[in-house]
Amino acid sequence: MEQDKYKRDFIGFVERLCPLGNDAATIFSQQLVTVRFNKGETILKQDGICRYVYFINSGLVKTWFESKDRSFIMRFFAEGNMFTVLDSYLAQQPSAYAVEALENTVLTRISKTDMDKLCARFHTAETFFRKLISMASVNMMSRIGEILEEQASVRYENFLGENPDLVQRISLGDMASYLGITQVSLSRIRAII
Amino acid sequence: MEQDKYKRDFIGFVERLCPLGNDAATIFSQQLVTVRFNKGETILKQDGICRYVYFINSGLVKTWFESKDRSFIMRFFAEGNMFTVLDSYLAQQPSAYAVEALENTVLTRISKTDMDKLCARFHTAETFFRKLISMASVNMMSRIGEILEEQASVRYENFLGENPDLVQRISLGDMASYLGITQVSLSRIRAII
DNA sequence: ATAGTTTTTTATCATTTGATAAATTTTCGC
DNA sequence: GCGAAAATTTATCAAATGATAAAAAACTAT
Repeated sequence: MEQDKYKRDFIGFVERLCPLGNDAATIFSQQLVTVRFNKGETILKQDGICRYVYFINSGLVKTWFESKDRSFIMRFFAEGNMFTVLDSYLAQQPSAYAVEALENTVLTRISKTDMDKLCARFHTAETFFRKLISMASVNMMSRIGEILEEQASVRYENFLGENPDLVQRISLGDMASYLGITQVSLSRIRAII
Repeated sequence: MEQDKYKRDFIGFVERLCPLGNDAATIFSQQLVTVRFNKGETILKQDGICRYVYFINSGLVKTWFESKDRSFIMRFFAEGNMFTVLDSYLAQQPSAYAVEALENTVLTRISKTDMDKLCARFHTAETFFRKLISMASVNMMSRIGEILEEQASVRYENFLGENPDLVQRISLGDMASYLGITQVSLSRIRAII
């Protein structure tokens, strides 16, 4: 059954970070729910509360926020990865960021309530979660360093080099929002390169 | 004894994130070592391996990196806070960032070896560590958002507003490196405001 | 296929920041 | 306090990016 495969892929991701043990894996798996979003649909509204950790079975999403009349993208997440909106998830408070599907997307998720129970009961679950957040932190560190250090044109080229597969799936406008520049500026950068 | 107070402050920070229980607190405390650095001294060299999690009993440090002929500051950490160089610490690999004391500084630290043992033995220790990293992540998220969204002058004013105490302790040059602009640019911004 | 919509490009001018150099002020050791 | 060194400011010109408008290209629904 499709649903089982989606769950297995979620658990597979978890166990690559930290093997759970049979008990934990079974119980973990029972808490998972698969949901679908069409291209353009909102998965989490700005000011909504993020109640889940998500695994992307297929598709692509962006976490982003609107400010003045421009928008900015924190990160893209494609199939095979996990995401949540960390500050909202941890504190269960309104999120500064929204999440939107950029393609038809299949997500398998676990609720914070269930995740907390798992973490309390199984040390391995907590270890997995710690590693997941660690990965996110390390990513963010290098992003901060890169934004401070490099101009948009260099960051654009770096992104092309590091995510050759993603590039074709992301619009110019979204790419610009991720770089923190306007669509028009990115178009100019492209013309020059 | 001074050393005991330093350890108690470290443990106090930990317990505010996650109460440890008596056993864990005692054993945790036994692994702590206090070290001192003078203003200007290097706590961790770029390409060094970060083997500790540090608590700052007193003083101020910066984590930074050099690139081309400019330098950039990832973060300042003042007394009462904890820090490590996360990617280097987790993977025990050479660090892209250096750590330097901006004032005479007293640090109390625990080695990764001991921390790993504590986390394996006490669930609470791992929970503490997860929360520590979570805090760092949430901080970094808002920093990324702010850098994307705001010009240096706005980020400077925000920093003044959020860290009125720190401002007097940080040089113009370091402040500029934190903002990702040159010293001269920050001086100009100051003149205009 | 066509009309309408959205996305991307091109152009122009304004603002922000960088690079460099020099002047000024502050800090620090003696 | 004095002089050297370091930090900060001021000035000038160049490069990167923003704002706006309009043209061109790509995509969509009928």
